[in-house]
Amino acid sequence: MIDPMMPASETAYQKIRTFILQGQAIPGMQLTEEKLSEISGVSRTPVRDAVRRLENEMLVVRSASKRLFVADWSEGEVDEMFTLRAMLEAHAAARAARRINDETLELLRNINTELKDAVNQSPPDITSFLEANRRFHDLILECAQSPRLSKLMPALVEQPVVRQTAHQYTKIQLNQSAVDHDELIAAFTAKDEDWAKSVMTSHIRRAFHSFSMTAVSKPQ
Amino acid sequence: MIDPMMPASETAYQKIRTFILQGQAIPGMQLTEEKLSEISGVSRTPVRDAVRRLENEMLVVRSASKRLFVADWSEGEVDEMFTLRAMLEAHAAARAARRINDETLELLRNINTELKDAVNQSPPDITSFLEANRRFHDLILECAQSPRLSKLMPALVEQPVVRQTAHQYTKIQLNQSAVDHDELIAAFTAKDEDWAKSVMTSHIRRAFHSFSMTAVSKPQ
DNA sequence: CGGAGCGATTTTGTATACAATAGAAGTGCA
DNA sequence: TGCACTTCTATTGTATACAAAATCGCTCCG
Repeated sequence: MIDPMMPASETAYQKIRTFILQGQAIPGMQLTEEKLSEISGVSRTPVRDAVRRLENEMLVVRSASKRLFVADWSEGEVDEMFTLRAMLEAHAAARAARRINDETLELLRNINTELKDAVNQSPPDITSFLEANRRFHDLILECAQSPRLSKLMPALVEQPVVRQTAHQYTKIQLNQSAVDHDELIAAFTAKDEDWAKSVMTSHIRRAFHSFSMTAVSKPQ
Repeated sequence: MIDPMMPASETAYQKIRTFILQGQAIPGMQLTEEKLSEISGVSRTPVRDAVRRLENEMLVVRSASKRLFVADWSEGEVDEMFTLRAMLEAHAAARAARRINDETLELLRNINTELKDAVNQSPPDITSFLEANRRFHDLILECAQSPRLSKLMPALVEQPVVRQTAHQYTKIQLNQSAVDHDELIAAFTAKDEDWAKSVMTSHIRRAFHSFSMTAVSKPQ
């Protein structure tokens, strides 16, 4: 699954990212370059490259004195993340509606079938669900053909706390995602930009409220 | 003006950025790390840090084989940049309207006075105009209090071609910016989010069309 | 000619040593 | 005790040497 000849900086990026996303890192905890270099098995130089990328995704933050910490977002900041993501993904959906072709439509349908399969396991297979969901949204982004948008989006997805909350979603909540995706596909098939945009906005905002209802309040 | 004790990576960032923004770099031309290290007078290590930042601002791009080039944006990509910027700055303006205080309002008025002074020189002082404009928008962004938004915006401003086109704007076009800013200040004073959002959207889109009308078509 | 292969050159990637700086922990004095 | 000052330590920043990879240009064969 992982290319053994991957550059060290890429290895570091993926290992550190996984380390944070899977919740092995406590929000607010300090990350030294040396520690990260141990985790990823490469020297500090490629680690620093990886950290720059993670800083841009805001998974790690820097103190005034340049020390590194695992990001810890307030409720308000998670809200803002969803709001921005809704704006930009809706825009991406509108662009994609104009540009989509039959081949891509077919791919979207297949991915959503996989997503439904994951939901219909007992219990639902959350990891596969998240994976299919990511591929669905990535494909739309690619189809939007906007390099700039593609550059911005990574900073708006994959909050650890959001991923973890997904494990507590009910089958009904998970299934609503599949239904949203089906309607998106319908909008794409009709090449209706406004429809696609509206559905995507609703989709993200519904996800946000599912998250808000499910997530436990964090201590101060 | 420049802190002599600035870290080397920051020096490199500023020097390379200026090199590109002032049009000394031809779009599409290759930039080797060694060349950049000569330009900025530091070793390749901090240059690589600086390049990562510039890559995120999309002022430089990487080929498939990791070689660096000065970014060269198609007309469609400049359109998209303005569209995204309009969306995000409008959102920032709405947030700022909710959060603004008298002190910040006063600062905005002062900056806009400086901007008007620059416009009313004969000929207009474009450098001062751009500088005041940047500070005006930066202050709104800061007032929006959204770290994520602040992280995204740098990728959407300061296209070299846009800066250069500004030198050909008429006094009427330049003055319209000052008028827009006055209306933004009025919206902020009223703490009217929707008003602020609309004015900002119009402001950015007007700037886009001024740019489109003025910019000369580039050869293929 | 054309283009396949190969060697030389350019360019990026990585490790490591050392420098600079920030933070922590004492130490001594009022 | 409180708190300035001063080591000492932890951490990031920078330069440099070398490794790996990509590109260029040459030669040779068809």
